[in-house]
Amino acid sequence: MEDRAGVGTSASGAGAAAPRRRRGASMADVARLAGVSSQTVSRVSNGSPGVVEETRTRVLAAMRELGYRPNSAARALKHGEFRTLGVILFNLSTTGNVRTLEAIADSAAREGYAITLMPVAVPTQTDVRGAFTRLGELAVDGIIVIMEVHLLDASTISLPPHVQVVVVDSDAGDRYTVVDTDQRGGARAAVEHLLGLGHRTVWHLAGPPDSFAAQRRTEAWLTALREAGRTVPPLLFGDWSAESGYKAGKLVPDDCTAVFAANDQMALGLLRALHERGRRVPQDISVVGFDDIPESASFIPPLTTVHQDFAEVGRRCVDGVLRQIRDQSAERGTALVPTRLVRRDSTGPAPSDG
Amino acid sequence: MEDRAGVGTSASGAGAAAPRRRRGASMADVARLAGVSSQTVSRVSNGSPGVVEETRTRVLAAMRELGYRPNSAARALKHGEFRTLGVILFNLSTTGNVRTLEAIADSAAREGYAITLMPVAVPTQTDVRGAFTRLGELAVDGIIVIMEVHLLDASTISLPPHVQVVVVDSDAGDRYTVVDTDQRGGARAAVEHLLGLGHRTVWHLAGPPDSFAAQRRTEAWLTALREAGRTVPPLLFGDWSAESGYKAGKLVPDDCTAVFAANDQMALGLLRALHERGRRVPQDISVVGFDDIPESASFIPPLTTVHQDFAEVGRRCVDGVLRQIRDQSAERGTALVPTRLVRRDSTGPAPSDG
DNA sequence: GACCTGGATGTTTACGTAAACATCGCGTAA
DNA sequence: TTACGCGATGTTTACGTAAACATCCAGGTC
Repeated sequence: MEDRAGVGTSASGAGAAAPRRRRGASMADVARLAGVSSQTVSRVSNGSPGVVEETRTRVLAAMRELGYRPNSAARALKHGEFRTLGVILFNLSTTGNVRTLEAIADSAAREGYAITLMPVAVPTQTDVRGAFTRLGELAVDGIIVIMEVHLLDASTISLPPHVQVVVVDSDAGDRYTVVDTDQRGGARAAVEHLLGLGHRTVWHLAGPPDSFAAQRRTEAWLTALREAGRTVPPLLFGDWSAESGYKAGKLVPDDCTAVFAANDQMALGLLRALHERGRRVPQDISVVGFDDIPESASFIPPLTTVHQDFAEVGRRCVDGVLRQIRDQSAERGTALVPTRLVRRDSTGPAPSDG
Repeated sequence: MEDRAGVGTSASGAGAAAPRRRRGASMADVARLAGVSSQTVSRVSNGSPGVVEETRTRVLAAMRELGYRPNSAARALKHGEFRTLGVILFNLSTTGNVRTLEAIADSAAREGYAITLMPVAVPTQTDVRGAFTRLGELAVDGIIVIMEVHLLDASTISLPPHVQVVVVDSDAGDRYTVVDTDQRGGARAAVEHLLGLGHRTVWHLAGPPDSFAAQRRTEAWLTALREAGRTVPPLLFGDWSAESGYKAGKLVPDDCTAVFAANDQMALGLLRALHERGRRVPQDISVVGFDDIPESASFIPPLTTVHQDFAEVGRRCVDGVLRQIRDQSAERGTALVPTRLVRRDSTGPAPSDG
């Protein structure tokens, strides 16, 4: 023991003094110490059969002594796969992205895959392309794209070949596998819930127009109103932030009795604005959010909102991309994850006219 | 063009029909197409000098035609480094972890490093060790540990050798490089702010006892009160969630005029409980939070809180671990990132007696 | 006792890249 | 004219692993 420094340095020739970047022990080092061939070490390392118990023990001991750990680069080079998935996203500032990422990481870990993050700070098309290029050079077998904005334009982004892709929250179902939340169903449920409570119509505090999720929630709101034959009030816009919801809340007219906000954060700001204006929720005006973030149950009042199953979205992403990797086939189409309305205290019957 | 399928299949011998796992084009393939040696391709790929313009153009064209992208496994094997950092964390459900991770990812990307996630679902010691073992086998040059709980016990966790480690939010400064927020300073500022407004004493809604951040905030609160010679009210405990803050809010006695909550989510729940009990904030009672999450500016009322600079924490983590990698030296000690009090509307002068 | 069987182990080779070294050819100085 | 220098390019080799193949030996069969 203790000759660790000399391990692997027995190369013939001079100039061995130069401390070339210290690497960990290799199979050859372990093999030498255990008095076996490196192939046997490999067999032990991978749990292959055909190694007698005594040899195995000796090899394991040698491994421990040298602090051996397999070199995954060599392994990947040999196998031609990395057992790693890349996740490209714009930021971690929205709840949905984070929760989805968390679920993806968990699912991937369960399948023995690691997750490599590839954040794109500013979502310009140049940057997106750059991210893909870098991801292509990285050690990934597949890519999951979590996009808030629909920049997945085939004409500007060239996906690396031989890499499978799954996309979250996009309209690219004709070109990629897309996993998405049932935005329309959720938005429709929110509107119908409010109409069912007797409200004449429902205002909508929309997310940024370049967000696909926001677009679809808005569309569904519009459709639901039209199908019910209600008048369509003007749109309010926010940028997902609570602050933008607060500003929008100042613009809500007095005769509005119901608002559907495109996410919970904006609903939070909306609630504050209404509170400051002395409009009671839900007695004077009802509010519905979207996402069901944990905090929404503690808003004043607790928020009625549309629950998104981010965990399921993440699971399906991993399942999808792994299936594609195994089959070497690029599936297409969109899988929808259902939502459900969570009724709390921010919605109530329409105030009687008067 | 279009003979992509045959690329690299010109091996001598039979049985070539079996579609062995299709790999991307290699340097050899590009070299063949461009009529140069693979070494020249390597030079072009890495931008090394000594390639005449015409050759370079031809090689680039061949690369494009074959969709060549460098195999990072081979590259890593050759270099002995992966240009990747591993991040081990328990979950992505707390704001701090997420924001820190985001900053880490950005800083790392700027340095040309990728981030590999290693989530540990349940923070038992066994799992933590498992995570480290797996990370050791992964392709990482360094590890950043984002810990909410102090499980970094040297006796149970064996860090892989030859891998540098930086730890966030822990007391392991004697064994690792630790980057941390100035919890004590922030908590002290919160308490002193409230005392300065004339409050007799300050109650504390603490985080879970096994969280180091929570412990230190509690200690600093205690110290600040004692130094000011105030009576120390009993501790209230939460689990960081808004819901737990709400429950704690029901226990706050009527003669309490100031509460320091260990994070903003709990403060949110606290605000709701106080609101339901008819206690006005800040006229009857003041509340201070910790973290300064974006939403806290939209609470009712907007929350006075302690701002944490997660971005700076992330930056310092990456800087620290990269420096260690370059110097091959394990630094020790703790670097503190300052906090600052953000005054909003949830704090005000103590109500006059009687 | 020669021969086969099969399990345990060793040897060879290839994965894709890039450093180190070798070669080639052209221009220039003696 | 010859030799030398140098820039452009080619050849060899090693990185650590594991599949494929080779070898060896004990035990059983006829």
